[in-house]
Amino acid sequence: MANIKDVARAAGVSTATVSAVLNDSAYVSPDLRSRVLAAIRELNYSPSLAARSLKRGRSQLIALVVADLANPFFSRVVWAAEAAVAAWGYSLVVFNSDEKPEAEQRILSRVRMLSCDGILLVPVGDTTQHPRRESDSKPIPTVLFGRTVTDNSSDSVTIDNIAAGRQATEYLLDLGHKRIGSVTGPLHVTTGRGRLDGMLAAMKARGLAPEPHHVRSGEFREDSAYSVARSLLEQPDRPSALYAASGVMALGVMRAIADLGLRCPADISIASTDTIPGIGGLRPRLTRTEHPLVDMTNEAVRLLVDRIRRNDQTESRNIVFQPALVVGDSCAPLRQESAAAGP
Amino acid sequence: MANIKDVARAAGVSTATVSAVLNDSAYVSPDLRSRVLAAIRELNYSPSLAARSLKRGRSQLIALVVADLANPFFSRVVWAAEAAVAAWGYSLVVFNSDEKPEAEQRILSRVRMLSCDGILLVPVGDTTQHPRRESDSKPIPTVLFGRTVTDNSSDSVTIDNIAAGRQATEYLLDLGHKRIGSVTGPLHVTTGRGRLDGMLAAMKARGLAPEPHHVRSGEFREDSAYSVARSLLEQPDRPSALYAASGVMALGVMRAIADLGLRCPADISIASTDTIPGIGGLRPRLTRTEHPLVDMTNEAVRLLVDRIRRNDQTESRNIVFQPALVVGDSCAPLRQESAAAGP
DNA sequence: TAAGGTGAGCTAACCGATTAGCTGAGATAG
DNA sequence: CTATCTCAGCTAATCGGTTAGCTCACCTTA
Repeated sequence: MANIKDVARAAGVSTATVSAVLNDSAYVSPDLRSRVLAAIRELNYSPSLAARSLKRGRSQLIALVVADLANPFFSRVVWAAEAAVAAWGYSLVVFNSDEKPEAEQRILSRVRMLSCDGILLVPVGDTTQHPRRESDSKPIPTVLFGRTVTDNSSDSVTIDNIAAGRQATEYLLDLGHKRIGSVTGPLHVTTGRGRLDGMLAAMKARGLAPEPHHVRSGEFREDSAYSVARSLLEQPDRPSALYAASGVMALGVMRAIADLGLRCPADISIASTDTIPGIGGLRPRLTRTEHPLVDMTNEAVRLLVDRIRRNDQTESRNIVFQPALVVGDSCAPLRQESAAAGP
Repeated sequence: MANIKDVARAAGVSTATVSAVLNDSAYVSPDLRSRVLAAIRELNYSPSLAARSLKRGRSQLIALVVADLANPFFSRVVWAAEAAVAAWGYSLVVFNSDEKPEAEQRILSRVRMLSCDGILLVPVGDTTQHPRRESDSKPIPTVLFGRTVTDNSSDSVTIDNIAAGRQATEYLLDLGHKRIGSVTGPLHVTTGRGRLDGMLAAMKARGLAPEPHHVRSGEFREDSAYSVARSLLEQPDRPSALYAASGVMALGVMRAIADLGLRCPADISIASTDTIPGIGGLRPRLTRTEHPLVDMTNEAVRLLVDRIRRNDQTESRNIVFQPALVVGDSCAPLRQESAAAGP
């Protein structure tokens, strides 16, 4: 593989001149410039980012560390982040901590070795010893995405989880439901906790509260939601509506309903926060709150690149996006209890 | 940030000894070894992969270049590839060519600059000028995934697309369908072409052929499949069954059916190749052929790492996986045409 | 004409690892 | 006692770029 010296020799110039042409970092006469460009093409030369980043101290790499790559929500984050990062001239290195704090630690030290210029982090949860660089040296610029941690000193981009839980629940309440249950995410994660809090707040505002055994939490996974929903619904006094805390959880709840021979929304209504894209042709269509995922990702990358470029240690910025309710047909008005017909 | 010299100084040894401890590349006495390890911990030292890869000529990076990151199928590939690659000690850099040949070229040259050790490539299609390193230097080890290109000299891991199209179509034929249509992918892509060929072969084997205007191709996207399916179904002589060439396309077809006020499978049956995971709770459940995606990805990474390690230029290996039919309830037996009742 | 200024392009140090080759102490053998 | 061998550990070159600082030809200006 040709290197900068080969190019310099072929063009009859110094390596400094080649470098100047490559980076537009100094004036080079048209004659030399074109000789250099010709030599580059001739030798099929491409500069080594390893050498460049060793010297410059930055790698043009951004790490995306996600808590669960199998979750389609985070898959979309990968998609959006790749595009955003590429637009700024960076490349995206993707990691999956799989909701495991130890894995997250391993990944963060790997990210450090790679000397990534920045980190987009969906933290595992509050059990995490946060990416606090133990020692003196200043930490790698980091933006928390989707979730935060309590001792947060990093930038973050999240949604208003409480509003998400509240909006979905209020929709159910407006349909007349009173016995509402919830299949929530893990409560040590802000998205799990916040959405449940929003759900509870919405009920409380109407003087209601869910039966304790109608509120169950599981992992943010389809199979976990399935078994939680199933055991919840197998009890005799099942709720008339359920709030599912995420898109994949809603799918698990749906499968549990189907497997129990129940119908949605006839027997039970479902509202959720988030969904899986593209399933609008299947029935029922979920009623859910949605996140502006692309905007959120773009904003996160913008914050990150901004902090990389001017590494001033300004106060951390925490951007909160609002969810929006999208009505499908997974919810029905509460059926009148037994015979409550007219006169 | 501490470097190897700082560690050497702190431990009172040479950098060569520190390097030997780091890489277990030479015997170091227990005394010195522990002093080195203590210094490393003390200084919170982590070796620079940039320097290491400059010297060693390999970066421990593997590039995953995908034709459409928005497609949930490739999202799952990202998930599986990240895990496989990490298990071999590599990190995964993800790129999206978005089905654009120019973008693919840009990405491949970027991959070269990053001196990635290997490439997992889902090529855009046969329009691509393949990653043929124009010049002398030997090419970066590459494994084609899912799709191949005609002048293929790389390793590849694919499914038997013809079998996939055939199996799904045979299922429809066995249910008595004769007027079968197809919403296929782009025909310059092997997955699009092959699946259609399989569909046609299955029909031909029974002495049938689809109406030409019942076979339409679109992009591997939900919206594209939606509009293709919609215009196909709006014609008066619509088919009684459709084969959809991918998971997202099947979803688009479903949405078209729903929007046209038709019912699946009552009015029209759907079989597809591939699906979206987790939607088993929604109706109808797709009848489809499935790929052993995780096995395929593991195999692809294994091939790639193997070629990286021992860079012998053995013949290229092309591994083909077989699809498997999974029956849902999106297909019904053909209703008897008009009145064909008993005596 | 001499002093000073300008600027294109070059030389060489440097980034932080790895590693070939060297050193020198201690063991072994004759 | 000396020659030889062994091997832990060191020195210094090297990977391929970037860039501070220098050189030197040419242009102004007094």
